Amino acid sequence: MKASVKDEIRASGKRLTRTRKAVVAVLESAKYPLSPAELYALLQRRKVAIDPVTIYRNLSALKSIGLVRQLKLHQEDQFRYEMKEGREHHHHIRCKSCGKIADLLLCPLKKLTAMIERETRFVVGDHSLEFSGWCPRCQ
Amino acid sequence: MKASVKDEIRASGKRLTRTRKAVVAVLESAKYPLSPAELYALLQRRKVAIDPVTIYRNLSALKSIGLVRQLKLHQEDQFRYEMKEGREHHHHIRCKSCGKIADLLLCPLKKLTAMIERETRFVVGDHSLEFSGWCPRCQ
DNA sequence: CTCTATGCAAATAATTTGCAAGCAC
DNA sequence: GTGCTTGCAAATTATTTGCATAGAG
Repeated sequence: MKASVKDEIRASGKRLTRTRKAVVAVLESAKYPLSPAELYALLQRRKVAIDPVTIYRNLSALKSIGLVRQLKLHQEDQFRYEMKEGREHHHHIRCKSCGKIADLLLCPLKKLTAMIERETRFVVGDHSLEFSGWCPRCQ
Repeated sequence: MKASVKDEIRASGKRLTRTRKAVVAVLESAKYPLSPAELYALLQRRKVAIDPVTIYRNLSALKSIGLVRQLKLHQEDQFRYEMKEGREHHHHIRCKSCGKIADLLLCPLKKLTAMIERETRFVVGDHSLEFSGWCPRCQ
């Protein structure tokens, strides 16, 4: 668990508990955004005793501090979470066959915001962009 | 309810029932994609006796025929449905404050697919793109 | 009359909440 | 010690399934 993360948790007034450290450690080592259920499975594998409810509460706490990003992938019925830590704004693509998730490096939408604001008269705050398809193995 | 829709339902072997016609009628008159719960409320208002379960089953049937599109908006925890009927591929923006949903006219991503396929080696099948922000009234 | 569709009850699945006990600081 | 955290049970919300009956073609 990175020192900067430790500091931010302390600075927020939240506590550095056994379970919270474990949740952060797993998120930090993940290569793609994890669902609460996946987190639970990975924690079990690491022999960390934790209740699923505690995972939800820790994710919610970490999200409220701004350490973690919550996202919902294309047509999935669950949330996923990833550390914000050093990661730029980005999007994902998910394999329809095996579920593999990969990052996209670029976000093509920055230039688009002005156009959408003109078109809809909304003020754009946020966007989600997720692709699905077939990964190299499943093609 | 449009005649073409009626024909497609019949052609699929599904039956034109009282509830199914009502569900289609409400979807056709909707200005934005509806959730099952919203559909239920609108049907109540029209004095249509229907069980929520029947709404789910009709939406699923209509989706399987290809008459209806199922989508999930940015960070929402429920599905929404809209008639495909004559509608081109498009996306939505949703107000963070009042929940208002508006259509976007364009899809900026067609040109992007090739780039993403090169980058990730996935074959892109589908994408979702949803914006959220603040609508004119809520600004 | 046959087979799909519906209503009601009950099952799932993801997530949230209440409360008493545990632990960080 | 004080108050944030946790675990366990139970509630919620969205959605699905089983089954007997109703209704479309």
